[in-house]
Amino acid sequence: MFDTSKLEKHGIKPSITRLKIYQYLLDNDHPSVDEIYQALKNDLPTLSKTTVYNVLNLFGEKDIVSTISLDSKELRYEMNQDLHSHFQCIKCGEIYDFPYVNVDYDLIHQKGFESLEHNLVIKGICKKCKAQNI
Amino acid sequence: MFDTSKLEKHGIKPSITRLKIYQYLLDNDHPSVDEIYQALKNDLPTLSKTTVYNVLNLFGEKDIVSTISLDSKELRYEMNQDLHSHFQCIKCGEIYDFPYVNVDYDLIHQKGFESLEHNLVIKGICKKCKAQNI
DNA sequence: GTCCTTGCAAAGCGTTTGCACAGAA
DNA sequence: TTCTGTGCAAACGCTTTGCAAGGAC
Repeated sequence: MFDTSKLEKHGIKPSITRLKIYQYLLDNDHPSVDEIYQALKNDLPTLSKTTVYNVLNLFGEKDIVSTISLDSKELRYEMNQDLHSHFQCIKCGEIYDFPYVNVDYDLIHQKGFESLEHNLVIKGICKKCKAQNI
Repeated sequence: MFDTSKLEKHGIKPSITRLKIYQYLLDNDHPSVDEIYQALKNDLPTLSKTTVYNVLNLFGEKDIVSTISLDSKELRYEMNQDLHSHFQCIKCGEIYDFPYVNVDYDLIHQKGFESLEHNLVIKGICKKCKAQNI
């Protein structure tokens, strides 16, 4: 059912809780802590939000998830470690991955700054909401 | 001393608190609520953070400030309403404005999405920190 | 007198910390 | 036994809300 090797490869001892959260992250990109908690608490009746935080922070230390803060409210978690951009729908709030966009750092370097990375978030209306004309 | 017309132009009745906060935003870009509060509480001894929030939210409703959430911890406030990008120093946390960078929305539109705007945040080391080699 | 700015106190919400219990090794 | 995964309770930090007092007009 679960592939424990992926976690072990990153130095994480598998447990049912960790495997379920890992699987949830595979199936659902950019979830919030609460979303994960609500989705798994039926399967794991004693699950607590603290444990979700514990596991996600552990995954973060082991570099299998990273966080995105789009609205200053809650963090979102993702496993996609490739360079990419984000699109957030202003209607439904859903987040989508889009290809990386190169940014010309010339001006920044000319001004004596050193640039390491950039985060691009595009806001708009997603395909689903456009279709439903919400 | 203070130019009350800028506030009145936006339908905001001037008060000493509002003028001081307005002036602080003119002089210091991207401050946090706490920074504004700490900076002004000597001048305005009875100032409370609630009032800073009240005033900033009022300014937001009247479209003279907007918020940026870079680190999911605290909001930053800015009056620069022109299109621009942000650079945040990973050493000192300081935020700098940089010219707007165009992004090609073609692929997004091809996929049936409608894009309205984008936020670009570049992370790196600012000129000051590079000089000090912190 | 009425309206509204101000600010204390408390609540709200996402996240972290302290800690203890139980299960794994 | 020792280690560690889990989860309750509390703390924490930022922000909002309730509300009342005092000032502006």
